Amino acid sequence: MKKVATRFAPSPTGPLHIGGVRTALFNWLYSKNHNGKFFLRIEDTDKERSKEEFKLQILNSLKWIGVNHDGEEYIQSKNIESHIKIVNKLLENGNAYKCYCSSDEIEEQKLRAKQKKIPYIYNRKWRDKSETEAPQDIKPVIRFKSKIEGSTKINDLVQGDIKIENNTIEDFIILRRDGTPTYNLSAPVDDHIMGMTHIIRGDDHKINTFKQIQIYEALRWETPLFAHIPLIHTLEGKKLSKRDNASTIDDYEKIGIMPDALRNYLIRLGWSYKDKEIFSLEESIKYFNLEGIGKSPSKLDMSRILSMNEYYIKNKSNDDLFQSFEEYCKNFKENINNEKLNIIKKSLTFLKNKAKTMEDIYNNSKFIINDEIIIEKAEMSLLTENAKNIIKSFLKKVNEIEVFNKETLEPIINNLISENQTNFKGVGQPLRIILTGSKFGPGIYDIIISLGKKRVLDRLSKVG
RNA sequence: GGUCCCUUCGUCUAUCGGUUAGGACACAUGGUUUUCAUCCAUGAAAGAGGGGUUCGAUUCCCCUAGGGACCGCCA
Repeated sequence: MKKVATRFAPSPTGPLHIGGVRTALFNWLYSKNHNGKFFLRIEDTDKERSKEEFKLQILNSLKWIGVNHDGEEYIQSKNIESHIKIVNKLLENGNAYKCYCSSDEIEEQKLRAKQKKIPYIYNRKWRDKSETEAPQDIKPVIRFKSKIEGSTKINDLVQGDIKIENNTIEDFIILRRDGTPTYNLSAPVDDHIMGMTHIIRGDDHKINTFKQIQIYEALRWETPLFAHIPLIHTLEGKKLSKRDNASTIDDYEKIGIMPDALRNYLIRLGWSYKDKEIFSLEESIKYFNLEGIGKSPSKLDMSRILSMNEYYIKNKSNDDLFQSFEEYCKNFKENINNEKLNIIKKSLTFLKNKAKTMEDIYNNSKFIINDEIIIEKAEMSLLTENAKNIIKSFLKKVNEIEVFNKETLEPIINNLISENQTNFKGVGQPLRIILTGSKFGPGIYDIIISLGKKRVLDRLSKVG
């Protein structure tokens, strides 16, 4: 049996969204599962709209989530000449023909079909006409001579058998008036040249498949196997488009979603393996298969992404997490000096406790990062005279100890509680507000210990 | 309008004719906790509708409804 080879073939006409990333991931996983190869092909034949920045964005997105392709990326535009050769061959063999219809003529037919509410299909006017009848002033396009009789069935690895009447497939254009090949010609040609065994792509390509397999057959090439996966929908139930916000990798990266978490989320979106929810990278490769892919489209669920990310944050080692955090702050927040980074590193266990994203950890760390603590009105009003007095006694007592840890701090706080006939909140809340500016946050001992004596004294003494 | 596809809790899904229809996220309640969280426990929550086939259908078939994709000299 042939070694499995898959590919992901995005066009750089817009940023790659999360649905495309999932398609790439499925292709990659499938090839890895079969010990095969995975390739990347940039379909940049639309010169008008293809942009280098989009290509870079695509490359970065795939790299970020760990979908690495074998070999160099294949640039489709570099291969146009060989595509044209194939078109000529098709022409010579009688599988294609020149169509001299003007654009206006075609447009008019489409319009008329629309008015009559009948489906438009090219009328095959030039299919059997002889060249001698060709008008001199019109450059022809080349159309593929599509089958008219009978029906075609494909055995889709995800969708099962799909049958279609051949006469619903029109004589599609394979070479434009400007002499460049179209997608439905270039894609199968490249897939053949690249030796693809499995084409795994969005099910928006389903109908194209019936065009493309005719190309394979005309050329007597072996057809690859097809698997059309359902598209990801927005919460509104529509196809994810390039214009939907919060749908590119960059958007997730910006709020501090981690690659592993998104990979895990994406693999379980429209695919399942029993009841298993968490898949390590190795497990993803080990268990991924086409049978587990559902046939219905699934919706993107942000709360699920968040909770998956939370899981990965909690289950990563502190060292790894810290490394990711440092990187994240550098790229999306600010450069934090080493002294503060060290404090954060030591405090990660409690800083990550209530975090769903890297951004949450950053926000939780603000009392360490910021030198000036800003106390809002609402919190300020909780600092009563009584509370301030408690703080003053705390300041005095804490000034006398050198080592800050739970053993040294606990007696002080307990004393204050009984001296002032209050509860823990009576002492803890003002302390927390002054030290962090917030009513909420990590445990008060954690805060004090992580800040250290100097910072604690500084902040507390500022409160009159 | 034509062609093709889809339909289990709000969401992602399990079930490959016989289950009290299971899990996860989200949600609600309770408990632990020095606040918020975490954590733990509990709860509410689903087979679109109608016909068949069958001793028995969520599962197989048909119809209806709803949803989606495609219908470019874009990919």
